[in-house]
Amino acid sequence: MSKIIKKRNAVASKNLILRNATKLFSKKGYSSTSMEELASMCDLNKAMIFYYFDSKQGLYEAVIIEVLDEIYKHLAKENKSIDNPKQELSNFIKTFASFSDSHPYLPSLLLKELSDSGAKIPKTLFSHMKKLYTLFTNILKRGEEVGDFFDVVPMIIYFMIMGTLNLMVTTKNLRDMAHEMDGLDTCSTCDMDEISEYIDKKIQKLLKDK
Amino acid sequence: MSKIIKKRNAVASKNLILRNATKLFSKKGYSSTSMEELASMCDLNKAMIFYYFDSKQGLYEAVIIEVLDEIYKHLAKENKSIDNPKQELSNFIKTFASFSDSHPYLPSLLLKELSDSGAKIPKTLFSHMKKLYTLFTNILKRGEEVGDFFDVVPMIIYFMIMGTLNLMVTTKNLRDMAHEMDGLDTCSTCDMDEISEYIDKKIQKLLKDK
Amino acid sequence: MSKIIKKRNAVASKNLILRNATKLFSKKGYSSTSMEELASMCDLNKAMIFYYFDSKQGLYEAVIIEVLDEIYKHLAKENKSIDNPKQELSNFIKTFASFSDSHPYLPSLLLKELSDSGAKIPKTLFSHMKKLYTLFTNILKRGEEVGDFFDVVPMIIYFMIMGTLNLMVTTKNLRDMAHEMDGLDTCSTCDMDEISEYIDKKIQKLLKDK
Amino acid sequence: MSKIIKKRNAVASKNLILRNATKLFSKKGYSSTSMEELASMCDLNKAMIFYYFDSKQGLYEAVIIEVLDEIYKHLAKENKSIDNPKQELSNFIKTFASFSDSHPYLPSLLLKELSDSGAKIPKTLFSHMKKLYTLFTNILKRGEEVGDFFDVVPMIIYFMIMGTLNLMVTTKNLRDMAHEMDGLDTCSTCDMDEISEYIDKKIQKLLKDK
DNA sequence: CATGAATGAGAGTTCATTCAT
DNA sequence: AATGAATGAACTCTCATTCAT
Repeated sequence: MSKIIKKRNAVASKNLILRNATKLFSKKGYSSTSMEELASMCDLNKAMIFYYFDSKQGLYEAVIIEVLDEIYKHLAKENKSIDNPKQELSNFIKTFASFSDSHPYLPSLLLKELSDSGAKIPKTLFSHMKKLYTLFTNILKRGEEVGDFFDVVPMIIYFMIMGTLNLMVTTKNLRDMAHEMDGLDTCSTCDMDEISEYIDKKIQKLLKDK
Repeated sequence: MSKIIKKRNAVASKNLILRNATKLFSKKGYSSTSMEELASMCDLNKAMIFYYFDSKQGLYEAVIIEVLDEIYKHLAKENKSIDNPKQELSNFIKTFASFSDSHPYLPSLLLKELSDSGAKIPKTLFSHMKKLYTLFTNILKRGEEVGDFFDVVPMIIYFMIMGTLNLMVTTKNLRDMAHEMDGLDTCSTCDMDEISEYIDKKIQKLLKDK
Repeated sequence: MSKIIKKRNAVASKNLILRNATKLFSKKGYSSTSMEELASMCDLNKAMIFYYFDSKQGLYEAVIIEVLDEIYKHLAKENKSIDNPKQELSNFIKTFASFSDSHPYLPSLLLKELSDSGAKIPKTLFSHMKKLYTLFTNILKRGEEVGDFFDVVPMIIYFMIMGTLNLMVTTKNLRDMAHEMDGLDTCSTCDMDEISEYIDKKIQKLLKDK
Repeated sequence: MSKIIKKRNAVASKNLILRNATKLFSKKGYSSTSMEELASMCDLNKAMIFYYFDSKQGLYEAVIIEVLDEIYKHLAKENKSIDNPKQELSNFIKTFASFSDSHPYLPSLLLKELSDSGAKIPKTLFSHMKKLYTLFTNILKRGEEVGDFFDVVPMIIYFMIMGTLNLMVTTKNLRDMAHEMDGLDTCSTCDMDEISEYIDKKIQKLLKDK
């Protein structure tokens, strides 16, 4: 009859919720994610979600912000103190790729948010998104200044990298299946290093000279 | 006491539902789309949706297949009877772009489906997706054969095009906002022709020689 | 295994809900009334309440308005075509009393609404309340004009009648109990006719001459 | 890591809860009053409410009893050592009125309790109610004995006074509004003294001679 | 005495789906 | 082919209450 004693540790519980929420939101999207399911994944009472995050929307924003912060930290860490735009761009792509690989749910969450919500993104969230994009545009700008990159439209290049990586990560299962069933060439045996290597090479190429 | 009963033929009603469902699903996503709202958009009774499509899931699949078919038709029409891979690739990109522009909800619906559902995509749907991808790989294959394209990983190139175009379409509002509010360079004044032109140029470049 | 076939009669169902809601709201007050309980009282699905009335608040307003209308109809019917303020006042009191007696929950509902909600009463509801009060003040006004009533503050007289009758109705059980247990004189054997007779006599007296 | 723990004595905390509970219960009613809100009003932890009062219901009863006691003390103080029923009745009305005016939530709480709970009033509460009523009936009884009052039904007279005063207090806002919006004569400028004066005059009148 | 974390039951509400007509 | 009434399960969220510290 010994009941399992609950942790009664605020930080741990809050983090547990945050972590599982990230998984669920990115796997199922906002509205298909149920607070009931999340709670049972955490082995916590439903009410605790609201105790810590007030509302589903509040939890969602917390998740997105955490994701953006985490990605930003990774990228910023790699890119400081180098003064070589080409190298910095490579780093950006590879860091983002390996991050996506180890957190496969995060990038899809991010891009889903970008396309879905149109104009109703909260301000905090918005400013977090901007930081990431600014980090990227600065690399390109410096690249243009030193004559490494040409004919740059940063927004499009940004989405080229993010969009491609995201799709390669999220379609992994589907690509495997398609390969097995129909012998289609879906890059199903490519690992993340190869993929990011390829993307890097190609992006560098398309930015080079006139 | 005679009730007014709308007399319409089956085909018209079914199509009406399909068209409005496409709009709703792509604007709001699967779970946020309500059959109630759809019915009232069609000026039809809720039950009719189930009469024609059995279930929400069934309707959704019908929508996706129709979308894929429509896109395929557009792309196939443009690309037959030309025997110039570079030109064919340009056509593919531009056709897909202009299609996305005039049906802004469709590509996002497609890509959402790709990343979301993982392995549980129904067979019919799966085969429709394959057709589109095969059309694209054939262009690249011929390009390699005649020495126009080099070092091609079709899956990645495919996603580069689709992912970028899709993100540029779906983030339109957000990019406008970010530009107005913070003066960020988000390509907010670019129109679809410029965007697809740029992508085409860059993709062609990255495929050219070693 | 024969299931009870549901009525599928909109008017009947809606009325059933309205009637039971009136009982519950007046017995338990707004917030203690549960839509779950109401539904099972009606032997209907909870969702039907929202199908017919949109929200708990909507149902509540419908109930109040119906109650006010019903009371108004009773009172207005009795009081037309008489041109004798004293008689009209008697009628008002007795009609309201007998109405309260046969619909014991209604007056308490009304008065609860009056005191509870302070300023947030919806407009429709407000105008219904006014109609009733205006009916009453007109009687007093004519009484003053013809020299039947003196020194009239209509609002206070109005509440004297309504408040007393309401309390006598709603405390019936409690008064019976107090009488049985402690022999207290709580007018527990008085029937409604006697009570309204007494109130009428006393109110007439306090309005008579200087 | 030493947590700040508020040190207060038991009596102070208990009283604080009681006082705020009285306000909340009478403003919002039993079920709309939340223990959460009450706790934060008291700047105390929610659990303390249960530490001191066991349950919400227990707290509620404590509140009601305290209210009854307070009213009783006021009324009893005024009415002893006078031997003039008319004067005593005046005192009763005016004391109760001024008490209602300065504690506008209490009478409504009381009357709500009277009508609501029917037969399930706890014994302690019941006996407190009786004390108040007995005080009143004694005044009337002595009045009859000395030939001041005639044709008295104490229960009805009691409710006439309590009901009217309670409604005048609780409808203050509503009456103001109705006056401003529609110019209705709702006694909206009357202050409590005038009101109780009027009620006293009228009650005295209706008790006088045959 | 006091706290904050945790809980279970239930609240109002929505929604896909079915059924009788 | 079409309707509107009806349902059951799920949803987000609230709340009184308890427990470990």
